[in-house]
Amino acid sequence: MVNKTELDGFLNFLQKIQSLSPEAIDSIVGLCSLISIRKNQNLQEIGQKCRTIYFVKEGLARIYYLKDGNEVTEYFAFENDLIIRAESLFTGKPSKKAIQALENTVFIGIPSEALFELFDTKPEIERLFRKIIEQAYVATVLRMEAIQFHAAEERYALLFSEKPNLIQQIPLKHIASYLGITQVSLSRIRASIR
Amino acid sequence: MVNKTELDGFLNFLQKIQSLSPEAIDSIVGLCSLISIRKNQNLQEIGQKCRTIYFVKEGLARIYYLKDGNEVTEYFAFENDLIIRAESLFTGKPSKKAIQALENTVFIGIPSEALFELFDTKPEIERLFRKIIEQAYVATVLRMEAIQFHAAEERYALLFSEKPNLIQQIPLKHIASYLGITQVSLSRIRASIR
DNA sequence: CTTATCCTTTTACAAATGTTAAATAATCAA
DNA sequence: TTGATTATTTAACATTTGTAAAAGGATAAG
Repeated sequence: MVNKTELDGFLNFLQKIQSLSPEAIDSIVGLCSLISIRKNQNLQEIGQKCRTIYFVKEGLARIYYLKDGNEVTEYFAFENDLIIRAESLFTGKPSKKAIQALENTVFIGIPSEALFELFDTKPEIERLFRKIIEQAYVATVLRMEAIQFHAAEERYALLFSEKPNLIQQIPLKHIASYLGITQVSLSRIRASIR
Repeated sequence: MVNKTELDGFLNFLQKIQSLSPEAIDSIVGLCSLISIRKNQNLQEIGQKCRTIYFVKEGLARIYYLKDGNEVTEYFAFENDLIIRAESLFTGKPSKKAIQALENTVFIGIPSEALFELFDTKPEIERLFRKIIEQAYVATVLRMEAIQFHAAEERYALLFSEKPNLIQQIPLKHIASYLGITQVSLSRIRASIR
């Protein structure tokens, strides 16, 4: 059983999206567990079915997959971000993606099946989750626009303005694949900006 | 009031996602209206707030927006597809995108505010909608992968294998912008395949 | 049928990005 | 600290994609 104060940041995150009754909070708290992963270790491996919803309590993580033997970073999760492999969680298929800690990281994990069962008795939790998905969906649509219609240099500038710390914290090769370009190309862009 | 038999295709579409009670169906039916739009006319203009969820009953439509004065196609909706401008519907901001009929098209429209009010009394409708968003989210994540990590030629081949009719029905310039390339580039790809 | 318009392809050239390999720079572990 | 490993940049060249303009086709209206 996790100490409730350990979950403060997570519960605040949820309450900002949808206010919850004490009973709803308790039933969510009852499902939470803490998982610590050391830097560069995987929380979840490629090929596993995704049955857990994660939240980054402390640290930094990414979702990546392999394309022609190369790692491709799909998503960075910072402190107080959710990290969900939607293509597996919502389809039941094994995920082609892994979750890796980029620093020593503490995750909060919620088993999805148990969470989804709460939907039947507590509509406010289903509503919370619906809103979470809506937000994630909108973010993905906007990211798709950025990838499709901004040149690589614009995308780098945009990422840099949104997350200036990223460049210090994360190997550039991960950022390159996140931007959909090679590391060589990213180096050129960085050189041309200076 | 729309004749219920007019909505058969739509109601089937919904029931496949989440089975609904007769009362839930009736309350959805009560919100539906039919809108006919002639080929090349817009159902919704750029700059309008999106307050309606649409379904293509007959015909063909797209979502597009302007990038540096050029039209960029974000999404094609075929018969029995939903067409939703999520970035506006879920944020309340004016949409940067328009919905255009590519053939003479009949849409079913549902005002989103009235639909969302049904969520309070009919959790099964909220559940239906949650699942719809989940599916749309997964589709968008997969499309993002395709755009980011497949070369243009692969993306064309993939689209062609999924939607062989598209190439006959839709001007190639729309397909080019949907694939994130210029029309000249698409012509080259088509020539190299032959 | 003829003209006008729009769609698609082609050409020539420019710019961006990828590939491979080598050279530096930074980091980690013994 | 030293050596080994990893990360980043640079260089040279190939490939892809973009841009602008022209040409050829298809389509629709008069």
